[in-house]
Amino acid sequence: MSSGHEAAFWADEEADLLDPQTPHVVRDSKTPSGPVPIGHLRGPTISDAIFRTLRSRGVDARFVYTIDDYDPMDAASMRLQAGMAEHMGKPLFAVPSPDPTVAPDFAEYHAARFIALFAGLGITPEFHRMRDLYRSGALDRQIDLILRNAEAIRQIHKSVANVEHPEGWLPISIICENCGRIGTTLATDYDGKTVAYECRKDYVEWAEGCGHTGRISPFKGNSKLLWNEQWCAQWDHFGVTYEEGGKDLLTAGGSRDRSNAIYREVFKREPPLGLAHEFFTLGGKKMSTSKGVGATAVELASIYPPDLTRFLMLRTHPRRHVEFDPGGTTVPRLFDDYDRFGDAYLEEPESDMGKTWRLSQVSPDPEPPGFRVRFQILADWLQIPSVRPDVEAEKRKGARLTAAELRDLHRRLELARVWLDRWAPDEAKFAVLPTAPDVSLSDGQRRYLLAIKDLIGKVHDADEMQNQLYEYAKKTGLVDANGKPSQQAFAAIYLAFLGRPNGPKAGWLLTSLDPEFVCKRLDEVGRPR
RNA sequence: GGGCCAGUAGCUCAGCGGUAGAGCAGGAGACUCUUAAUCUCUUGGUCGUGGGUUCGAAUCCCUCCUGGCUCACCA
Repeated sequence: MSSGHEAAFWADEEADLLDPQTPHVVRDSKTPSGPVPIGHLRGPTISDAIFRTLRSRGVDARFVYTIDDYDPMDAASMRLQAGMAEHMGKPLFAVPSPDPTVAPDFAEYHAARFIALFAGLGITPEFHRMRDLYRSGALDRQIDLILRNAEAIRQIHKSVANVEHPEGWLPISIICENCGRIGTTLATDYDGKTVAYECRKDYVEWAEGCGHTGRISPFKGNSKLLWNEQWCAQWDHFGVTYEEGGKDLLTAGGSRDRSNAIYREVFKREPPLGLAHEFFTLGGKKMSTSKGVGATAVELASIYPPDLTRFLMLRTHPRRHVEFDPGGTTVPRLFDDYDRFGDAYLEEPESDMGKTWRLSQVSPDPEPPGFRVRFQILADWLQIPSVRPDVEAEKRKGARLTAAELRDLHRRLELARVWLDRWAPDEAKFAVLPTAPDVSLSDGQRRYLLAIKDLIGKVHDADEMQNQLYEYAKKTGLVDANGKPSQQAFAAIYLAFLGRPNGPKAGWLLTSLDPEFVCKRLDEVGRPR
């Protein structure tokens, strides 16, 4: 439908790069070494969106996700934890689980958590654990190829990234037969069947080797390819054609450049395409859970509805950074935006906004959005005890809510409660003051407050109360030039109870409170000075 | 030093070759009902700078400035 000169939706642009006649494999991966920071959700969500786009075009596509549980434990934060120091440098699958009742080892513990997290967001790729790939020998052919070309690879590291490895270096880590560490070993001398290795005390800063030397086969799980080479091996094994990534990797002279060069040179294949996505920042700073800046993905995803989380990841073009502050008015604005995109989907599903909305849904083939109540309104409702959101929403819609609409309403209410509690600015909150505030009112306003005492305890319906308040304003003479009730009347009520000149619908407010309390307050504030 | 991103109305951003846009905020008004909602109208910008290409540029090219991220160890 687009002529080719028009700017296309980003997911379409990416999909356009791939030949629809051939099968495609979209890949992503993660090292299971800790909780997922919120920003790290962007990659998988983008990959999923592109995967879905390919699928919806009828392209033969797979979405492969590898769990890098053969990586060495190198997290600096872990070293300080009790009992963890001795495990530094070991492969993650060999590090003890933080909670053995949940998962048998460290890697699986964290993997299980992000797999569940992804599933909740509708991201359900084929998961492959590196331990299975290595141990089964699935990558042995690639390992052999890489080891035979070690010298060429060493040269590529040198020319592309200016990284110089020692002569005789092999791009592989052996699991030390003596101490079980993988991050501390240097391998050399591949003879086609075995390699020599040494577990060095000071090979890396973050772990200490045992000094063992030996000779062993690098196959069937005894070793792990180094990062760049492992990347190539997986591309080759799965036939990966598309892999996006963070800009930390996809930068000139960066990791991906090195892997691309190796893949072309050694594997004689064209590396996958893939865009580089920008990061989430908070106050201009990169989010970092270790520095206490930002939130973990599980935390946010447990609070936000999944489609809102996806929307947050997808509404901004991947190449642009997202300034994300979970506090303040972010949530209501995000939800307003989300609803606008939902409306766009109803009007024109093929618009960029419509597509973004569809890709934000957990289901790849979603129902169109139904009746929704604006988030900000729900936050107000929650602060007025007499309002029953289900009933109020039905009044608004003028019909019963469907099951899906009711579910959506309740998810919004849940988030609104959290928002009011944690993030809402004071302007968004109102609370009935426990004691009469010291506010200055006109004589007319005081008379009005005393007059409406008649209604308290007698009128129980909020709408009727609202009408009566209006009538009493007229009776009391609090009218403007046109004979209509002046704002002064209602302002008096808000000032008396909330200490500010505005608030929720006055009828709601007054019928929500204990009549005795209301009368007392009206007396206190309304009595002549 | 290399790479990437951003700089458009008070705020958040969209627009990415054809007479400057939206939402919110601000102002005025309508609905007998303050606030909110809904609707109508409205204020507000020399589109970071300087060049270039073009009949025409916020939009393409180059320079520079500002802010931010990122790589140059490992993964």
